[in-house]
Amino acid sequence: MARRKAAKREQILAAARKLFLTQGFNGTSMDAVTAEAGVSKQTLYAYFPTKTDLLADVLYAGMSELVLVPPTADEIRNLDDLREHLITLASRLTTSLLQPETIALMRLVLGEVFHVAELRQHFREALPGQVLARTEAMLRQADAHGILRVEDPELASRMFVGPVMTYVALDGFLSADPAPPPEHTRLVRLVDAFLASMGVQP
Amino acid sequence: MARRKAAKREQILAAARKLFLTQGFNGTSMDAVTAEAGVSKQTLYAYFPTKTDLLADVLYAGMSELVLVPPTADEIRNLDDLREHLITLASRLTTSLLQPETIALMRLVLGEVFHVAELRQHFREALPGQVLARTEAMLRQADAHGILRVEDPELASRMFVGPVMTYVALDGFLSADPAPPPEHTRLVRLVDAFLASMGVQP
DNA sequence: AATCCACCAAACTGTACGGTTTGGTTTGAC
DNA sequence: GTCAAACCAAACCGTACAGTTTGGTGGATT
Repeated sequence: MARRKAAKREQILAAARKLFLTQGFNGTSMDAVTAEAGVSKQTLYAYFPTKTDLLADVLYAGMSELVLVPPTADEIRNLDDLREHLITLASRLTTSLLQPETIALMRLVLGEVFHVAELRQHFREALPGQVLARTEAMLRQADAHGILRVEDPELASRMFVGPVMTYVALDGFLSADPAPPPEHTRLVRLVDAFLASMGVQP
Repeated sequence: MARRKAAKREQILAAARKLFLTQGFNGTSMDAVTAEAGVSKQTLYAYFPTKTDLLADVLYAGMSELVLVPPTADEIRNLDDLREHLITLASRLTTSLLQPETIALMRLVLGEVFHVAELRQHFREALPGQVLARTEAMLRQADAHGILRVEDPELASRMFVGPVMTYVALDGFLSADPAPPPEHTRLVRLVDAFLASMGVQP
C-alpha cells in the first residue's frame, strides 16, 4: 500500500534522475519523464507538484547517497594514524567524486545551484561544508591527542581540503574529458606537504 | 562609422550584461535587452545572431576584463620577496573575486558553464588555469633563484591556490550572503603555512 | 455488489519567448 | 539631392512545454 506508493515514487525518481543526468534539467520535458518512468502525467504530478520539486528531490537524494567522509570510527593514536587517515580521505574524495556518474550529478547540481539560492545553501552545507567540518574534527582530535599542534583548525582544514578539491573541481567537473583520479603517490605527497605546513618535520 | 558600430555594440553588451547579472540568463528576454539598450530588435539581431552568442560575448568580455594575476614585473630575490608576492596575490584574488559585482558575474558564468561544454573549457583555461599557471611560474622562478626547493611545482601551486579558492568559492560564490574577503592576518597565516609546506622553517 | 483510490491515455490550455518580417525613418556618403 | 545602409516600432509566427482536464480502467476494501 504505502509500499506501492514508495515504489512508484522511486520509479519516477529513477527515471528523472537518468534523464536529468544525461539531457540536463532544461533538456528534459515532463513528458519525457512520464515516458521513461512508464507513468501517466497525472500520476507524475500527483507525486511531484512541480518540475522544480522533482529536480530538488533528485538532487537531494543524489547528494545524500554519496557519503564522502564516513565518520572515523577508530581513534587516531599517532602521527602515522593521522597520515593514513588523511591519505584515505583524499583518496576517497577524489575517487568517488571523479566517477563519471558522480561528475554528471555534480554538473547537474552545479548547473542549477547558482540559479536557486535555496539549493545553493543546501549544497554548500551538504557537501563542501560537511567535508570541511569532518576534516576539522579529525584535526582537532589529532591536536587533542598531542599528535600535532593545530593552532587554527579552520584554516588547517582548508589547507588540506583546498588542494584536494582542485583535482576534483578543475580536472573533473570543469574539464572537457573526465580525468582519472590522481595517482596514489601524488596524494601521498599532498598529504605530506600538508603535514609539513602544520609544522611536522619529514 | 566603425566607431559608431562599436559604440552600439557596446551599448547592447552593457544592457545585456546588466540584465543577465541581475535577472539571470533565462530570466532575461531578448525584448528586455532591446528595451534596456534602447535599440530595436532587428538591430540587436544584426549584432548578435542568437541569444547564446550574446551571452558568450558578455561572459568573455567580463572574464577578460578581470585581471586577477598581473604579471609580476619585478624579480623575486629572496624569501621575503616571495612571501610578499604570495600575500599580495592571495589578497588580490580574494578581494577582486569577492566584490559583489564579480560574484554576480561568476555566478552567471558558473550557472551556464555546466550546460555548455565549450564555455566550460574556456572558463577553465581563462580563470583557474591562468591563476595556477602564474603561481606555478612564480614558484619556479623562486626555485630557480635558489630561494626555495620546489620539487613538484604543479602540486605546489595547487597547495597554494586551493586553500585561497576555498574562501572565494565557498564563502563567496556559494554562500547566501556574500562574505567579506578574509582578514589580512588570515591570509598571512595561509601563506606562512604554505611556505612551511614547502619546507621553509618559520 | 458497491465504492473508492490509484492509475492510465490523450487531448487541451495558456503562455512565454526566440526569431522573422514588414514597412517606414534617419543618417551619412558622394 | 539621391541612394544605401543602419536603424526603429510593432505586428507576427512557431513551437516547446508546464500544468490541467476529461473520461475511463483495474484492483482492493466494505
